Amino acid sequence: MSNVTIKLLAERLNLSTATISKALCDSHEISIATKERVLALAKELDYVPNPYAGSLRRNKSKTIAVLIPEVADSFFSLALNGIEEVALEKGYHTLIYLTHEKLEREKSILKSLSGGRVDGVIMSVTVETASFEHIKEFNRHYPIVFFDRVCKEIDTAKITTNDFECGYMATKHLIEAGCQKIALISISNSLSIISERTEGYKKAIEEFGLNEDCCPIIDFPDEPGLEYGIIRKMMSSSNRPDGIVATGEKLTTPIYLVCQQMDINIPKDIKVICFSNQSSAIILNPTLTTITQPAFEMGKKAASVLLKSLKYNSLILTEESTVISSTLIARGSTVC
Amino acid sequence: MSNVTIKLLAERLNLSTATISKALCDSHEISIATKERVLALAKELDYVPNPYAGSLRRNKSKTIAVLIPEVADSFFSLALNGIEEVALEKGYHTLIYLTHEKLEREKSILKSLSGGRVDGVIMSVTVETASFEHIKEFNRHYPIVFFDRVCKEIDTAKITTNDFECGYMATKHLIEAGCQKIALISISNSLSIISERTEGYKKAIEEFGLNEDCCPIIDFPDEPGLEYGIIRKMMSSSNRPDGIVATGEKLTTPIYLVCQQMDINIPKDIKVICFSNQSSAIILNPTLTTITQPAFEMGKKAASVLLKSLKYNSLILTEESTVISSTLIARGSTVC
DNA sequence: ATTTTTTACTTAATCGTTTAAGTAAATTTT
DNA sequence: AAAATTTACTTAAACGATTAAGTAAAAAAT
Repeated sequence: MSNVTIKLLAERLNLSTATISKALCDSHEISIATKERVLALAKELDYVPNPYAGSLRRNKSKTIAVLIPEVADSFFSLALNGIEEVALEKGYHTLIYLTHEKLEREKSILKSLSGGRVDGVIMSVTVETASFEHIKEFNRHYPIVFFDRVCKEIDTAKITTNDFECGYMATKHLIEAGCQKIALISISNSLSIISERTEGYKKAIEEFGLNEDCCPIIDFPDEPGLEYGIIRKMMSSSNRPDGIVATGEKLTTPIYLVCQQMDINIPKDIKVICFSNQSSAIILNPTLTTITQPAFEMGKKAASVLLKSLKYNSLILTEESTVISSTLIARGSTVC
Repeated sequence: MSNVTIKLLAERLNLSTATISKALCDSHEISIATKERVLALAKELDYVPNPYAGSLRRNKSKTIAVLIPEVADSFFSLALNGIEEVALEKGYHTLIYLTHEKLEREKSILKSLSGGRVDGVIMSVTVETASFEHIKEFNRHYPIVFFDRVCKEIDTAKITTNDFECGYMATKHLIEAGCQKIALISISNSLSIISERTEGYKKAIEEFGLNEDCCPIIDFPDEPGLEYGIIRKMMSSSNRPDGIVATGEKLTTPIYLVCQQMDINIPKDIKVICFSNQSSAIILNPTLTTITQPAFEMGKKAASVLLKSLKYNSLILTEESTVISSTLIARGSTVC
């Protein structure tokens, strides 16, 4: 802690602490001469207000929390970047919590925040978040803005991308590239975004009249490391798909590696499109066709919405929900 | 804010707030019966202490700050992951601040923290951080642990990797793979880590008797976007290098792309080794030989050191400095 | 010249904790 | 049985800010 307090300034200037406090926030009750003296001394002594004293008194912490599954992920790190940018600009501080996809962690973090540590929360739920009571309870006292992985059941602002449409677009893109047997693979089927993408995929499959039996939907179990086996199995099946929609960036590596190992040529033997924000997409071989989410913008928007609601003390902000479109960037993995 | 306070519990139980407070921290001054009553009611009403009241009183925030240049970077996001893991485990909260390589931002963030918002800081300086007075000043009041990009001039714990050795190793690796004209390219030459790596590179060049005139050291200017031109120029020079040591992961993409565009084969025409933690290294074509830093471990170690010092209230922790070795992983970009 | 208003402050309460110091009753020691 | 100690509390101050309410002096209005 810095030991320069309002009290010290008051003593030095023979004024009351109230005068100092008011002078510092430029109150009209204080004479210009006094304000100048106060400001000068404050500057000289490098006075920085104790944030917690203020927070306690005002019941406002000027702090928000970001709850995300992980940060070593292009999407989430870009989103965090956007959030931090807006927060810093508006004078807010950003606490970061990683849930590592664990519901228990999500619960205990929210619990620990509920004593007033933050003014609001921006979050993306875990794959395990199937019940929402803990979030609802928290939301009774604090504003929440969801981004990407939302809770439909909770009535608040949600910043998402057009997942359904993108599932459709991705699949359509493969179909137009000549695929007939398109597999969809996901890291989880419990997430809202994944089911949206899956629905879009199904719509395209149906609309273009593909044989659904040849279009498997594969969800990975929670334990990591099993991806390879599952993908390898899929690739060795008698009815191997000729197209893959991968709904998460984590899937790129196993798909590329298995294809390499099994000598399956992308895009000749199988075309791949991946929901991914990885900047390396353009230097993979072949370059990867992606659905790129507006991660940074989503983060910025989520923070803007939350901070605006805090500014005006308005709790309800469902109408602030925004859908920002992702972009399909066609590259070598779907174009022969 | 939650409206359940110690005062409320006290009223409900006809006890003083002091008794409640002591009961909650299991003080020996309170009878077991009373403790049980307090705990039961606290649980029933979902009491969560106001963190700021406690912080104010104890002058401890149980909060640390992480200052990093950016988060959308494999190294820093992995390090943050490690920091958050340790912090959460020890009951600390983690504020995240991105400097975006701007010295001014670093200064103003540290200033804003100096009122007692955090108990300590973990940081990696910006490329612009050539003067250290602001950090030194901050460090007079709060403990700092540096990781990766350290300030040699400041006497505190520094968690680094063996950059010098790795610069040497990387260069030696290229030489052993047959390279004679090795370029070193960096995003900046002002950082301690880069100069370490550069020194290691120089040592290898000298030790193996390469012609120094054919081994250019190239620093990129601050403005992004110029990398391509510089790399392209280097590649078109009459004396094109046959090996590249790239000291940052941001350099992979321009190098690969320029080689592709200019039809220069990696590794046949030029071999590339990159300081990088990108998980996509193994699916690039060719797969990328990397010096992989122990980012997660460095983050964990930095947090451990800081939190330990906070626990024992010990300010000086220079001896806690740790060097964790990076790993050279030879892949396709240096092996024909 | 008196009253009213404005200016420029101060006093004291408050936010929700923690904790040093005090205290009455119960228990133990002598 | 008196003195000393222990138990189980309470009172009140403190952390560093903010702010409602109070006040004396100066300025303005009547």
